[in-house]
Amino acid sequence: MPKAKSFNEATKDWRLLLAADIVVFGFIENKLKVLLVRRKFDPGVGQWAIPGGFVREDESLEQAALRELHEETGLSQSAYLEQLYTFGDLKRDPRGRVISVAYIHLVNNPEKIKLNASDDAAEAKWFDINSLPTLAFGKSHKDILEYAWQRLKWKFEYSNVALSMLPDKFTLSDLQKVYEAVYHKKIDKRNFRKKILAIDFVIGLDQMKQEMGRPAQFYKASTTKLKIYNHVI
Amino acid sequence: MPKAKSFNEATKDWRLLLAADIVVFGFIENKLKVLLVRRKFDPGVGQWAIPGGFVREDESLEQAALRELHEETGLSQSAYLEQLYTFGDLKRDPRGRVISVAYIHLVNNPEKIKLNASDDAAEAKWFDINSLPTLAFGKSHKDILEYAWQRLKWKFEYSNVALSMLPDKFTLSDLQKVYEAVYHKKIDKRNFRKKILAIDFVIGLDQMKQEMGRPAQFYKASTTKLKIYNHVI
DNA sequence: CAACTTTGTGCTACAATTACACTATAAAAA
DNA sequence: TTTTTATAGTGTAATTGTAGCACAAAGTTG
Repeated sequence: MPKAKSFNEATKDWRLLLAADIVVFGFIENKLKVLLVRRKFDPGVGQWAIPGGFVREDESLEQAALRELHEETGLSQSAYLEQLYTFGDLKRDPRGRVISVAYIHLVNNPEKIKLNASDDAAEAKWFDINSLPTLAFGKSHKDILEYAWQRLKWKFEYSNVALSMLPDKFTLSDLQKVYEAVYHKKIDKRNFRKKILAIDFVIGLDQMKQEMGRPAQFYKASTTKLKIYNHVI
Repeated sequence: MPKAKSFNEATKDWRLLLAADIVVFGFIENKLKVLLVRRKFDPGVGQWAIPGGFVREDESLEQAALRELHEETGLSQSAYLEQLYTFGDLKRDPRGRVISVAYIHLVNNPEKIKLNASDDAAEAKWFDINSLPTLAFGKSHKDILEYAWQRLKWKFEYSNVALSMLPDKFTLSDLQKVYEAVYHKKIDKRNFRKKILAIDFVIGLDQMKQEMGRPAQFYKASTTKLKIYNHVI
């Protein structure tokens, strides 16, 4: 919190830039994917990077994160947004000191998103979390992705964020596939269903999903659509 | 991450201030205590608040957190430091937009710390986490403390940070009391000891602690002094 | 109608967690 | 020196949670 002495020091007007980075996860083709943009400008022009941009004067950090996402994906509403970590080391950007607040963003309809080449990004593309390209900004963007994924795994254990990566109606197999994609390992079907149905998590519907094989029952999120832990907890 | 267009917007030179807040926890008289300072300046002059201050140009966020702690407690080394959350809402401070990065700090020898009335703080004092005074900055500092405590509870479950709140030599009863203080509930002695001794957590010493009652065996942290999860995880 | 695809279901073994009460060893008090 | 007080230290049984495993049911496709 501000105090008089250090306030004076803080107002020495050294260049301080505030950015928001957004790690966007989507569940596509039964895989966990992350959205990256190809940078149009230096530093790191031409390389893939985590989308993001500078925070404006009149918007909160969250608003900035959502606006950037919208500019790059056309997506205008968030299924889930959570602050990940703040990176504030010196020398992270040649143009001045950048404080970047990273967010995790989950989308529930990634297939429908139009990936716009925006003003800032030449191209946006989904990448399988297990086969990422070389990233801009040295090791730091890679680390952020690893960390975001780790956080996601943890969240899946003790919350129902998984539902934020699915449409409103889904089958238990769909849900299981999301878990398998995030954990990156197979889960036993019977144990999974037992566990999910034991807790208040989903509600069975009277509709059936008819594709190949035996029809599957549709489910929806339990009344409390999302037990959101706004912070990390 | 910075980009050309938004870079220009970001350089419009609106006033941006970067602060570090530090939630300092100590284990004193078998209770979980938090260190607060009485503010010397506005805003919130005369009220209790979480210690902190502005980040300087030439220091990292962590360095700023440690420096502020040192200025207010005389403590010069950290037993444990972890980033908690970044608060960046508008209108948090009347003097401009303040981005404050909150840290959790654990100290292992709180009784020995000299609480200095620093330039910024008129007074520093330990408060029982369960009987906090009215805090400056409305509800936000209270929320930060609640959140920090919650985070601490989680960390206690899957790491050995508890050892950061004890001196190098301690008894199992000491350790149990730390857990009880943080969880704010009684723990069964036999189950606790069984669990602690089952995992690689502490190493028994040949010394005994002699106070009242039967002497107790001393323990020290297991070789890997601290399995530090630098980030949240 | 045969082959294929996916859903849906129970039981058993093992591990982890919880509940619970008494003896041991010292210092302090009588 | 005996008794009281204070704290350390120890085991077992019941319950709950987790992990492993295989086949029948219900539809579509060729």
